[in-house]
Amino acid sequence: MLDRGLLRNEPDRVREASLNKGEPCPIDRWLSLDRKRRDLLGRTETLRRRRNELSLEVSSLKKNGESADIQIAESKKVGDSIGLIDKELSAIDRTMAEVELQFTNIPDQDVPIGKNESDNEIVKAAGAKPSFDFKPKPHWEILGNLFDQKASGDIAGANFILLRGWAAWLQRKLINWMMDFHSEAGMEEIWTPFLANRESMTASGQIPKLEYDMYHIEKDDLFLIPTGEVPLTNIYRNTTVNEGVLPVKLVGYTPCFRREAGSYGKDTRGLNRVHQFEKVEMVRFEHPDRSEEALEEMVSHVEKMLGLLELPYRISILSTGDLSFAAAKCYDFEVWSAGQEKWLEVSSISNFRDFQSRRGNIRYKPAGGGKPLFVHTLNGSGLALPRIIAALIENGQTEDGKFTLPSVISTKPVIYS
RNA sequence: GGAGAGGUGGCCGAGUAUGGCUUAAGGCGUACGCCUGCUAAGCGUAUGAGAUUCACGUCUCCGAGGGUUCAAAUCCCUCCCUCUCCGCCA
Repeated sequence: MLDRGLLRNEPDRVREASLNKGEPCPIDRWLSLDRKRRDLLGRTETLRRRRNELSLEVSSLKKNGESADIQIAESKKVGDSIGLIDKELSAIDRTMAEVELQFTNIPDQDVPIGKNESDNEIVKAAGAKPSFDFKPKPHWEILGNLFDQKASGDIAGANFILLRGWAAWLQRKLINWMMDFHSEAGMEEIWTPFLANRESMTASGQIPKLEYDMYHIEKDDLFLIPTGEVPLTNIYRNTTVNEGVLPVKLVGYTPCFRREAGSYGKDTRGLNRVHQFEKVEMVRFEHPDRSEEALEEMVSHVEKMLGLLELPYRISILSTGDLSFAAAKCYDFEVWSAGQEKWLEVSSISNFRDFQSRRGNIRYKPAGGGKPLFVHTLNGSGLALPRIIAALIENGQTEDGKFTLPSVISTKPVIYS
């Protein structure tokens, strides 16, 4: 959600941002609703004031045993007028709230302007791609029966994961290692619900735009979370914290559920794109002055992880056309996957500034006193599991049917055939 | 799922029977000042949020939404959440 002052005073900035992000921009509609609303508000408030005055008069007249019929009659008339205006006003309020949810966040100044992901800019690459004197296999060949698609298909359907044996172990091991890594860096470990209600989804920005891509439980109007960002961010929904507690740094493991409707076809082989994947997610609530450096901090934190996992990676800054609805700036991390010979996205780290905190009403009380202000929210994956597993086993394979894992995970070579 | 008790400002907590000087008491916390050799304590002052207005100000908000009334934190209806007990169940 954007600041009403911004919508009112700088509509051109809002138009430009929407254009660059390729999102609709109902600013003209909003401006006319806003004018109408303020006009009605002025009228109803004058009437309410009058009614309050009359109410006091009635009260004191009655106490003295005098007649208040004249005041009561006027008050009734005033009340009727208020009722009429309020009806119109509440219709406008509802419409405005709906319209306001449609404005995309404004990209930061240093975000490259572009149409889509081909305009993203690579800002860093690190680690050498492994070389092989044989043709490295993709992970689904290496995993063989341990990646049991027959079973997962029977249980749930296409594009669900069922891992067996050491493949299942590896996933559990990685989750633990990641959680420990973040905890040791000072984040609070959180275990959350994996379902969330409509309000939560709206606050973190999944609704209305991505509603169709989520699994929805109609009976209870609950959604399966598409990312741990949802529950972690909503911990502080409708909350005002003291400035002193900032930054709040949280980390949690959750499964992520995505319908991926319409994305069948390319890149869906193996662990690349599935309906349920495991992810460790970091969420951070920051003072507005410090969110930019916090974003860079989170980036270098994730770089450390990938270094320890010995995975070659590159970082790109997303162009406006690829930037998500709620984000102001975002870095993507990709790791090299030797068997598939391509880069796989494993982390996305974003600064949302006050976009989510406005929707979720997440504020802080300034230390020096004064009105509560909106915090800035940031989040990032640390990391998404299936693709990390794919890259680890593809990059570490040897011709004789073994492979090695990075030493932080295991020092024993794994035999896979 | 059944029965009961609750939801009031950042937090705690009066007020609801009998609707009207509640324009929400009081406390904690916080900020500033005074005092004390330091600290603690004490004293004083200030301190909820949102909307709107150039401003003074005005209006709204007592879990959410409706309703009754000249007037609702207070009465009525629906829903949500928390707690206790029972039922069911990992």
